[in-house]
Amino acid sequence: MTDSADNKIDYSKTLNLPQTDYPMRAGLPKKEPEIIERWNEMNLYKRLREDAKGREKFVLHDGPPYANGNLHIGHALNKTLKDIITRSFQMRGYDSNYVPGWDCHGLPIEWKIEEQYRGKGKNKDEVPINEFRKECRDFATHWVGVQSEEFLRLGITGDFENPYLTMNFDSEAIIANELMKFAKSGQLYRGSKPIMWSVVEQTALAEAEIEYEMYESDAIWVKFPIASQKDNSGAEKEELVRLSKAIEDTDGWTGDGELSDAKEKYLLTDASVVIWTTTPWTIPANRAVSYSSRINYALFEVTAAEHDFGPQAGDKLIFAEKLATECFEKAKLEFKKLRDVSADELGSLTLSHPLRGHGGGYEFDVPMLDGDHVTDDAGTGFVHTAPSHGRDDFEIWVSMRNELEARGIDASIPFTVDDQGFYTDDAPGFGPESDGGAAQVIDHKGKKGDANKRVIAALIERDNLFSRGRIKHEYPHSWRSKKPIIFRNTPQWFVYMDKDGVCEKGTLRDTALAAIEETRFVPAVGKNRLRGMIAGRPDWVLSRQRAWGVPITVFRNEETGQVIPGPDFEKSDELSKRIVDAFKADGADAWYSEGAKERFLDGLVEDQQNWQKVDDILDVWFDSGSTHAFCLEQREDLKWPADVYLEGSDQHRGWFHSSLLESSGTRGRAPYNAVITHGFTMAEDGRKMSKSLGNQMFPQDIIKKSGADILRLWVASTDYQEDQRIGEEILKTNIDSYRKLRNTLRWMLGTLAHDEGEKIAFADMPELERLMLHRIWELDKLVNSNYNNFDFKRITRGLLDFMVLELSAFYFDVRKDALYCDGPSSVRRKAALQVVGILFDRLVTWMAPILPFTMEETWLSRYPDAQSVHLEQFRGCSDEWRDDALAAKWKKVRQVRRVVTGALEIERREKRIGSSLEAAPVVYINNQELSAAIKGLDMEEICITSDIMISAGAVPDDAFTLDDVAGVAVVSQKAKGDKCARSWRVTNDVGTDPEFPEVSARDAKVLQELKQLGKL
RNA sequence: GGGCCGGUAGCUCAGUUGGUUAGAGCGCACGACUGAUAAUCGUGAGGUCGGAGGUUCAAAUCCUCCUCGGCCCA
Repeated sequence: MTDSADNKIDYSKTLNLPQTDYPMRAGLPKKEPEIIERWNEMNLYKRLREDAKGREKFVLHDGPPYANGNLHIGHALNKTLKDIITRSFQMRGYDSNYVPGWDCHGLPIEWKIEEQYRGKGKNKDEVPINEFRKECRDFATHWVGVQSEEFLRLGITGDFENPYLTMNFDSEAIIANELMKFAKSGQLYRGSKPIMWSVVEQTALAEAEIEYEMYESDAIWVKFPIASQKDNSGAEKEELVRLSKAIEDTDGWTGDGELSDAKEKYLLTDASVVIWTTTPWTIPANRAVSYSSRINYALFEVTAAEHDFGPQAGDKLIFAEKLATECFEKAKLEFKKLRDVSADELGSLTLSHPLRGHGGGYEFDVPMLDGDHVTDDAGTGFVHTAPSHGRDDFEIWVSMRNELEARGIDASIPFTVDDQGFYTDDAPGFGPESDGGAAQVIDHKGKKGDANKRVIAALIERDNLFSRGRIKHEYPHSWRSKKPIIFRNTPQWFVYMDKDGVCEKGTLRDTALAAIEETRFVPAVGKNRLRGMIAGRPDWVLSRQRAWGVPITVFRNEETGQVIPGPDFEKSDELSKRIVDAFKADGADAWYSEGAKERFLDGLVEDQQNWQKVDDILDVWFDSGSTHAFCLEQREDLKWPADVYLEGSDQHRGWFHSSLLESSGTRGRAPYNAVITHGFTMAEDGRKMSKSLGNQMFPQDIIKKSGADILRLWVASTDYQEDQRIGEEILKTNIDSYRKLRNTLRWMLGTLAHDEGEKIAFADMPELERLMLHRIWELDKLVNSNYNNFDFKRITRGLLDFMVLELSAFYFDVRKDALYCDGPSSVRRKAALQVVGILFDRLVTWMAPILPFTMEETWLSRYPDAQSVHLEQFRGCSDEWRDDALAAKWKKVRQVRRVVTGALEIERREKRIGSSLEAAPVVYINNQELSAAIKGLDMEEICITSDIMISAGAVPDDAFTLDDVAGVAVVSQKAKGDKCARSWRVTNDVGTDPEFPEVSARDAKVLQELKQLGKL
């Protein structure tokens, strides 16, 4: 810093201008991996755990993603939210450990392996099951590795070296153990339900394995003769009279009005209800006919028939009014309407099975059921209901079970078709014992068997076929064999929802509902959603006829039906212990090993040959519903229950749901204290992302192009509780916000380069600094309460607005003069440096959970010897800083300032000034409050002008005013004097010090000070 | 088709129990500075609060219907 007499001084060298290597442009795609590398080297995760030892635990339990592909934007959102929570709680004084998990069993992985087999011309069924399972395991392992890397690249912190996997041996052992808890407490039972079954492949199929193709089916209209009508005696009589009168009036009926005539014509007991179906083979399984109380029905009479088979003149039939004409025309019949039939009447009917007597069976009553699934769009308005062969049929049947049994009707569901597509003995006249042996629905090549033909023949024989035809329609096929599938009743394992006395609060449903009431939901509507689902759900089906998963580890006695382990088997604990031990050692494969049954049952039962090992596997929802048991409960570094579960709102039906049921059934409460849900990520236009629309965004691309912190900033800026949008424009907005934020931090770093750590007592600080401390105090409340409420957008918005509006545009702008120009002894400068430092520490730590990479870089730039910002805690605030009166006062000061800057803008437009330092306006204040507010303040400093004159005098006509600031008027004037070569302010005291003739008095003093310190 | 949720400037979000002229940041336009410089400061434009009815002295806010979108289910 030298100057010769000849050379002018380079005054910028005498200023404390910002100095920093911290780059303006982040280069995140390159920088972030370097930061990750550093975290790995220092083993940051382990350091975090050590640091937090002994603190109160906060546990966000991870909902496991499925290990079968790269991450999509939804995963990124989900994990980032979790990470922000984990990190913020860690920095707020908790021991906040995060253990990531993966869902590894299940269908999609099985498919992939089968697909590989097909590629090699191999068949799954030819491969030993444990070999197949090994390949599934390897596949899942691969994707756990890939996803793990992708999560780490997103900046997620957690125990990625020891994650939980549903396929870990210990997990499989505990999942089986949980299942056996249900068995032992009597909550597990063997029931049945219709599932989609491929006769060709001999396997059950899931919804996703089905494709719909055109198929020609046999369609039949079938008469169900009315067997009886509930007698309502007096009422019936009145009704008949009313009806006969009504008919007389409208139809020109000329009967004599005798009641007996009316009875003959209008009673329903000699009529039939007609149904339509495209699966004649399901008629032997018929147990009911469904109607809808929203549809209008009527009684019709055949008046003439074209054929001499089928319905004949005089036959009485009931149809939905809207569909009758179509049906009669189809059967070549002429008809007339006799009268309307009410829904109440239909409900009072009991029908005969159309095959009554065939093969000596079908003697049971067929009830009429009111069902929402019935429409009058097609068919007859009545729906043939075979609970063995249709989902709607099954559901209405099961839901009516109690009413049916009260009516003396057997509510059990028959197994009419076996896995080869043949009828069983449950279909009298068509099973193995019948003439010609068992009829077959579909043969092993996927062709129609003789079932339809034989059923139709039997219906004709009993004169209950109304009509027949063929129909081409969409029918479900297996996506592998492309052959048609059937719905068939199959044994399944269930958990009771409503069995009393097996659960904490009586039934599992009540226990789960009570648990929901004890849980906090964010957002609150989640509670209603989950409650509705639990209240309305049927029994929990646990079994899948699959290979890759944890088996349902029970044995069933084929003679007695007893299931072990079970409530009435005294050696249940020993049996389950053997199973759990074996699984811990060898995984669930042990169940499928050679001699497994003997190994587990040896010495526990006497008649081993009667016990069948159940080979169904558990629904994967049971796996993930058990994560709390094998992860939270097992790990020393976690706790049960979790503080928080966080997933997408679809998981009300999924993980929140299964975890609640599993835990309620085994522990009597939910495994979580709070449930947070996020919405789904849409494309920029608010629609779902899809390949075909070309509006997809991939986290990998965003990270590669802009950096993970940009993606994370997007997460922290949206209202994640609703659906969010992402796209190029939205990302650009976030990139812009990031730049502003980064530059503001950069300026602070540059300024703090001159900080020598001198402290000024709070009481000695200028008002402006005290105002900033007050604002920090307020922000501290905002930040902490919103991290506590999981509302990150308020934090992001609050901090960003603060940095833009109050720091960059005001405080920093005002303080530049003091920070750059004041001398080493200046209290004003030292106080400002101190406050900038306080701001820096808080802002950087507050944002560290959101922008872990950038805040790490920023922190280390200021504190090169520090380990990591993530090992820091949020800084506290002194309550001394709070000063509401000061804040209110400065609100007024800034109002006055706005009028001044507004006036200067006019000057600028008129080219009278450029820099605001060229101005020295006169401010007329005729407003008591505002005048009091600015009293004693350096308004030229605050407005960044060279001088300001305050006047209470008469306001000139051409003075500048703002509508919303009453009593303030500004007249601009150019500053008088000379421009100080150092501070650029225009003053009258430039040249006062002959040694430094180009600078103002203040600056000359500083230069003298520097000179004395040898710094000039 | 049913249940639930949502629609406020180009983008992201505020908007108390209904109560002045619906706000902010970014972006955009224009201007200034050239000591935060691919930065910084200032000014300005920009809204049928998804639409239509209704309740009320008063509606972005309450009610009904419609529409668009989402999740779950059928």
